Amino acid sequence: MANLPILQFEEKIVETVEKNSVVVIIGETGSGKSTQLSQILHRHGYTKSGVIAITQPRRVAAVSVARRVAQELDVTLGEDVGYAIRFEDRTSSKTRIKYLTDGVLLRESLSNPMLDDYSVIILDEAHERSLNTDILLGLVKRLVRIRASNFKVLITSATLDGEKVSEFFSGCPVLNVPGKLYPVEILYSKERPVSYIESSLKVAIDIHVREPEGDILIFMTGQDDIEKLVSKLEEKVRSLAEGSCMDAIIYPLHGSLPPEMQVRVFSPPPPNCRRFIVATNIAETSLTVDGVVYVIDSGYVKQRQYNPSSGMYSLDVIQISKVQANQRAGRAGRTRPGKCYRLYPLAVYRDDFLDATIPEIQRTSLAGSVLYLKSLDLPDIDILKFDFLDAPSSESLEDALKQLYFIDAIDENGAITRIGRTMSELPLEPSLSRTLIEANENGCLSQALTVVAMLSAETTLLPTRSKPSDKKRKHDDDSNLPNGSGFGDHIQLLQIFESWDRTNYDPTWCKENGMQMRGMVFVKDVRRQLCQIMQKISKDRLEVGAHGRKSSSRDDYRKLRKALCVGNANQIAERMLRHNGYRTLSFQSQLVQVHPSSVLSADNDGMLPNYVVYHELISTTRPFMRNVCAVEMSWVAPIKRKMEKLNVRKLSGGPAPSFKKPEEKTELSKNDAETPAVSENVESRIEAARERFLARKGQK
DNA sequence: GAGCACTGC
Repeated sequence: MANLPILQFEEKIVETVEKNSVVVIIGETGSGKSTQLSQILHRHGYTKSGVIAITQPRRVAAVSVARRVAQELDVTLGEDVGYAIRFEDRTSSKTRIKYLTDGVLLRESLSNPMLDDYSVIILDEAHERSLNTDILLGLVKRLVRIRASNFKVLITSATLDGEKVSEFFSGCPVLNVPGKLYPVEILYSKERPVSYIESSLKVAIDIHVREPEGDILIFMTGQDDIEKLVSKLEEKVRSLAEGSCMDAIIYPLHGSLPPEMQVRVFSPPPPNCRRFIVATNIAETSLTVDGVVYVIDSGYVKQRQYNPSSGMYSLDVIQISKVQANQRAGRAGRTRPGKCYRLYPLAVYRDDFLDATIPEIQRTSLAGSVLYLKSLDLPDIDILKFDFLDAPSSESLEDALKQLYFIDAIDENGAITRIGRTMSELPLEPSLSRTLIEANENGCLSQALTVVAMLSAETTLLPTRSKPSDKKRKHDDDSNLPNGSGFGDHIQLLQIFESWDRTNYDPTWCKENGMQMRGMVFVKDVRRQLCQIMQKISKDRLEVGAHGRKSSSRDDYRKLRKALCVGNANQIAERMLRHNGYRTLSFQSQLVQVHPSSVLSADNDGMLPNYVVYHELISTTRPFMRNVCAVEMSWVAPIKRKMEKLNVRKLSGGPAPSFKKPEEKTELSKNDAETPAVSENVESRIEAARERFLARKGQK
């Protein structure tokens, strides 16, 4: 601890914090900023007037850093030093130093907007620019203005452009603290490889044969490429003459790997053995592998982006930024001097790569964040002019307002409604919180709680990619899982949880049915949390117990589908007349299809329901609706009428010159106009699919 | 008839 670089700057830091409300601290990896900054300020009396809060973008980081600081101060974790993450608050009235995720701090600021328990707020890892950190940056900027001058804010980051943040905070001082990284030699390719899998393979084997010991970390974009490269590496390593070089062991590393497979990279390798770790960007920030000396960087990353005009997400392979490239290279210099092989030329890095990764706030739907900001009732802050470090596009904000309007969270003037206020209490995306509120009025809250919890855990729920022998969750005739009774995926998710619930949460049930235990337990936790919040909100006692209940009835399903229709008013699609393609009602009307993994069933003529709601639009090989539920026309009609009356200009609080498209209204009200142009190709493909479906049905 | 970068309240 004594040799951490940051401690040499202790006096300088304290002196600067004393004189300024906001200080930016740029500290490279290994500087000790996450563990030492709080202790330095504690030593100099900053915990006398309040608690020091340090935010982290990730739960594991909040817990592990808190644990280390408690150790260094020789106190019991949860007393003087504690942490707070979702589902787990390990703090007490004694706590002076509190580590928490930035999401938890945002929740706290809902009930205590001044955050006046805190004498100091440290926003750590701000360079990652998570959505929550970006919103906190705007909020603390305001707090600095309105709270007493002894309130201090520190923004710390590894590579963040210090000048930009300093400018954002009216020219506050920037301190640089050196890190403890060893030098990393950067080697560039002469040109972009045709296949970066082949190219990585060649470079990795070259290193293995020629270079001294040290592990190799290879950055790929996704599971598919990782698996391909792993098997090629295994083959190649086997073919090397025995005794010609040291042994090798090859690990894949990505998010959908079960935890026990992920932690293998933390156990030390056998002696005289080199490890190859083939990873996604999970190894860029979330997981740090010791012993890496060589990094191979493909220069690509897979990133999810949101298109506010179509409401559609896509998962694209894109070029990384300079910041990311340097973060990857830094992974080679943690234990001793290393080398980074970039599979792209210097000119590409210099001229083509963006300086920094596009912040999340510019890549995601903002409905939740805008509702959050509206619920804070900041009299001096106009949402559309909220002070963001990097502002989202006006199109994106406009989209968020429209979404909130259709689900009654804001009125036609853009003011938050009673429903919107209740929604903001719930840690859910707006469509789901709206569904819960409707279900509460509707008499199907228990079912809705389950579905909403299942949906918010969906990605952790799915079984690891099915091998041909594995049972698939959906559309498999021999699967034991319920099928949604024809109504679609939401009902199936409800039935799945109810089945597990009836076994008294038996782990073997999960295994037998191909569900991930970890994901199902998370659903249970989310459900319990939502239950408590709903109990608090409602005055009446709620019927929300799931355990020991009989299965839901068709009548329950009907109520639930109706609540889903209200909550997903933005996400309704209408089937085309002659085939099973759908067009979306809100957003620019577009042709989409039900995702093939859906359990939604067709009628005897092979036709799907006339109206469905969907949880998400995702463009992969084609635009798909994922998680689809059948709804009825009479439920959709009032929503359609509401859409026709939409006036975007009013929503955003009067004429706003930044909005370029006030004509949006006419565009949206054309719902009853002719079907949008569809290329013949798509039409005929859908027609062919329907014929195949009918043929299969006839065979049975 | 297709597909899952990574977080988080």
